[in-house]
Amino acid sequence: MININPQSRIPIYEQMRKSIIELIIKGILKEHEQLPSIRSLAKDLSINPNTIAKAYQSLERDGIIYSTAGRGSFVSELNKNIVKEYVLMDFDECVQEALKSGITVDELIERIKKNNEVKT
Amino acid sequence: MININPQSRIPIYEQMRKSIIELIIKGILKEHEQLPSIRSLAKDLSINPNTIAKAYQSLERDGIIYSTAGRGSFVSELNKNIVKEYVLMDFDECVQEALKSGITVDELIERIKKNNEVKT
Amino acid sequence: MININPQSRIPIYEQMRKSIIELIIKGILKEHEQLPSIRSLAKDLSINPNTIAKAYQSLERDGIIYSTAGRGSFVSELNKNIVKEYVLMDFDECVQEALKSGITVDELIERIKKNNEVKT
Amino acid sequence: MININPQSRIPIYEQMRKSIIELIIKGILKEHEQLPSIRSLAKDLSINPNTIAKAYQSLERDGIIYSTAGRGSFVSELNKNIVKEYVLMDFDECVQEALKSGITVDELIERIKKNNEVKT
DNA sequence: GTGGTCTAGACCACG
DNA sequence: GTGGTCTAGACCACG
Repeated sequence: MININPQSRIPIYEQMRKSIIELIIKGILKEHEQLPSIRSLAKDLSINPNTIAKAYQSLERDGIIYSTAGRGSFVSELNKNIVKEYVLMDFDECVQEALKSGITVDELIERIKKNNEVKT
Repeated sequence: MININPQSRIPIYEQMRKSIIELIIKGILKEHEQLPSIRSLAKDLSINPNTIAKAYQSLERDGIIYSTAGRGSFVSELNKNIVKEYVLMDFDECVQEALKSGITVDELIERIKKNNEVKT
Repeated sequence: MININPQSRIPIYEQMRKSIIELIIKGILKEHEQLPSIRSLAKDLSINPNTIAKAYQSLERDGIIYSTAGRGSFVSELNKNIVKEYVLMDFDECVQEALKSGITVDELIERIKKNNEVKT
Repeated sequence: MININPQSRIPIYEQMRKSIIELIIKGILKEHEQLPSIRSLAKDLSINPNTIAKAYQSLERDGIIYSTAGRGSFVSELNKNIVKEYVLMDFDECVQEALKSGITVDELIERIKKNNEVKT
């Protein structure tokens, strides 16, 4: 479920964060559902536990999950729209960047449609 | 013209690259027009000359500018659409990222329109 | 009566301790009154009995409650001011922390008044 | 300037964070002033660089400082009141805790005054 | 030189 | 068992 590409220039902990947000938005991870423990996930993905912890802590800071020593990590009771907002914040930056370069709204919309056809 | 924010976490050479591409797309920098020399730009922006050189090299690698030893750097004779393509490649990544998270095409289009209203 | 928030990052045994102290200060738990047994409380709150035991032991260590093997745990015959002192010790730390940061006494008093209006 | 007590139960990176905030509120660290580099501070305090980095990153996340690889870490251009707010947020929690326990506003104010006399 | 990421491994408190 | 902190040390990109 959680897909990591260790070759990518995107830090592993960022990839994990995004992957988990994705699972929550899609409803695959539900409210109060327990996430795999840091250690077990570390073993499964052959990634250092500290790296997983970093991803979990980043999600906790944003209120997307909550963790307590002795119990584990769980999905927060969040409106999905709020979680989406985190993804869309990144998207906004890209849009601003493109608009600043003199690319028109229509060109961007066109581009989204193309991307949707060839989804990776 | 070339706007650099030293507080940003985006590398300076990356900001320079984007800024120059922007000027070309908007037609402010025209074909065969000479870019400021590395040294003068370094002085003007109080930025390390190596950083400027890195930005110029990156643009040259992509054929967006060309340099001749002893004469300077110049804007290439490029179709603007090709230059735009470099900006849109970044945009595509953002779109893919959002679609992967289960965000719909309509939500993204909506978002572009909102961004266009509040352009930064 | 005893309120536990499993999502909080404050350890459960700590929350229990505070909750019981609160009940004593408010006079809801009276001197020599029996506390619920560890087992029954564990069942009611679905909390690990060891965690409850830890909270009770902490209170016993401070003389706030006393336990007799086979009979149970009871509220001590304590001056309420002494119990309050335990809460105020925590408060003192916060005050010292704030004063050290160059925040003035007046600012803190102001802040207390605001907090009192919007009590959580 | 930055005081760390390795014995304390408060994590080192938290102590550092508080210490730096304190220096900013007091005006000892000024806007855009450069903080000591992670490595040099690590050597000075004989603390692991990772721990310092954690403190700096926490401050950066809150916009109190900004860091860029290759340049260093600097105090942000922040209204001091906003920085104070971070300290006062902790204070608020303490106040709420005390009020919940049935301690009165007057008792708390009295307490602040006592603390101010015996400042640690 | 600077900060950022990651691993390996230890130790701790909590449940 | 769980997560949180810390050290030691490597490697990377940026300036």
